[in-house]
Amino acid sequence: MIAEVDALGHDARTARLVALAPELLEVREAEPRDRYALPPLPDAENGVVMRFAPNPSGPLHLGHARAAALNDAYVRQYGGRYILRIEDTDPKRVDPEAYRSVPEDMAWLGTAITETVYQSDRLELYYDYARRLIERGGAYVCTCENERFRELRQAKTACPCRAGEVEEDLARFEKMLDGGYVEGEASLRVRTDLEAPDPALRDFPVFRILTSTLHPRIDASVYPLMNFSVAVDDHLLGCTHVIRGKDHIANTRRQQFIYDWFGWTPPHFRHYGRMGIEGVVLSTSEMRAGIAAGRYEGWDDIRLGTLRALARRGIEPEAVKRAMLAIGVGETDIQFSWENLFAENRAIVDPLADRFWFVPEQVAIEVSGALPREARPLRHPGLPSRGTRTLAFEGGVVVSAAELGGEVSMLRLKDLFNVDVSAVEDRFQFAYAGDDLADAREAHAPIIQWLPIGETVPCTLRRPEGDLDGVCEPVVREAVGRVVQFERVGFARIDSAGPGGVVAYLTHR
RNA sequence: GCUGCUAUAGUGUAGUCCGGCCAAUCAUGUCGGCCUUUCACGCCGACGACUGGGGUUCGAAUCCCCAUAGCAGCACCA
Repeated sequence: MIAEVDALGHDARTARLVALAPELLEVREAEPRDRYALPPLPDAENGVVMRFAPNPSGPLHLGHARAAALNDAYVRQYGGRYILRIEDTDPKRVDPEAYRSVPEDMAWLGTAITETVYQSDRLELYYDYARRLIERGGAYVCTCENERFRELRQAKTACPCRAGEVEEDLARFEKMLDGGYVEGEASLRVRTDLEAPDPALRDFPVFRILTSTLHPRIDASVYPLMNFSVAVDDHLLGCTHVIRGKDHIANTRRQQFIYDWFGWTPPHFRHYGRMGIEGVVLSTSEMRAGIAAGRYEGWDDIRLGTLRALARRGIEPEAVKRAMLAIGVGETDIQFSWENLFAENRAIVDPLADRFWFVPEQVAIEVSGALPREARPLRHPGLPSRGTRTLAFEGGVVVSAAELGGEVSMLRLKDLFNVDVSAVEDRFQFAYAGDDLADAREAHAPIIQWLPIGETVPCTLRRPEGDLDGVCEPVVREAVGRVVQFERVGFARIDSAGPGGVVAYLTHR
């Protein structure tokens, strides 16, 4: 009997059920899923407090954008506060420039930041909570050699410093603050669980002494490590949910010890998987090295994955956010594909971009048998109200060398007329061949962009794979800063226009 | 090595918690067609995946075990 039912297809089963017992049939709604929807957050009905907490070591890149966009989307969805927290407690990894560039990049991305916090402003606060932690027996000052401590930790053995009295540890911590120890001589450690299966959790450090590198904003020599400052700040700032990469999973477990010592309730954590990006380095230090070595022009070099590089290419911030939301918060490691970002961007930019003609590697050709006339191509074929531009043909045109050669015997100069193509020696000639578009279609003549001789400006189209030189319409000079579409070539952002001509960056096809 | 996490088409993603409506969703990509004075946009169609092996069950992408692969952490970085 069951086997018989199994053998039926879904439709047949439904039909039988309707015939036998229609009241049992429930139709499940098949709502088309929003591609950008994120899974619901627990305990979020009354709003959330979330944060984006970058280390100010350089401009933001696509990896940061994922964290920034995901947290942003949740704050928008549930309402609440969105804190930008600058985590500058390691002076070795602070680039003073980043205090300006990070907020700039966030502004470009368009996130709903409600407040900005600098951890370097909060050192006294961290010292204060360190004292409280020591008073609760949750931390001790350790003066063991690094190497020695590692061995002990591996053997699940307490180091000698661990047995100290609270008063003594309190005094030793003050000694740290007063400069009584040199760099590396002493650190504050949390009492965790020496039996913890993961050695990373055993009595990890939370404060260190650092005098060899000066902090660009403050005068300090004792710094909290991120697990301490992050836990204290997340608690004090009232963070309810934390979305971060899974490289922080071990940190979450470490921070749990701090929450436990203080008796605080931790926020809800969620860790997404690692994201690789085809063809680019996302490491700030590698990018910095490449710029220093002259391999890249700067932080906005289009071969880089920084937000400013994307902006320079003509990628819209909204496209970046959509691409990140489409990826979501999965724990699987992924390979980010430019194709997906480009598709999001194309959808945004296509209705906005005016169409212009760019003729790469132009050759000038005389056209015989044609009278002067004007072509008036539309600025946007889907939106005729945008108007036209005017190109005056007076007997000669430039076209792309790539269009010629081979079997081509007829071409349609777009919005002008047809020409027959002939070659004498290695020189091409065009001869007027009628206005009728149908003729060109019938002959399978390619419809190509062209420009009148003399009515062009030099144009360099910069692409990750190399520059493409040619000429474009003079009016393109008025589009600096905007994304246009060079017909049959691709979308491009007009970067500059000077006496030397136009420089454009290819956005994508 | 130790401690964890993950595994669905080329890429991203839904479904996995609560096994049957999954001959597996959507997007992107590729190919073909239509539209079009762009190789864009739009429309139509095709292609393409449950890591492998056992087990439980009438029935497994979904539950269990093993294997494999990838990733993360084991810093006085974030």
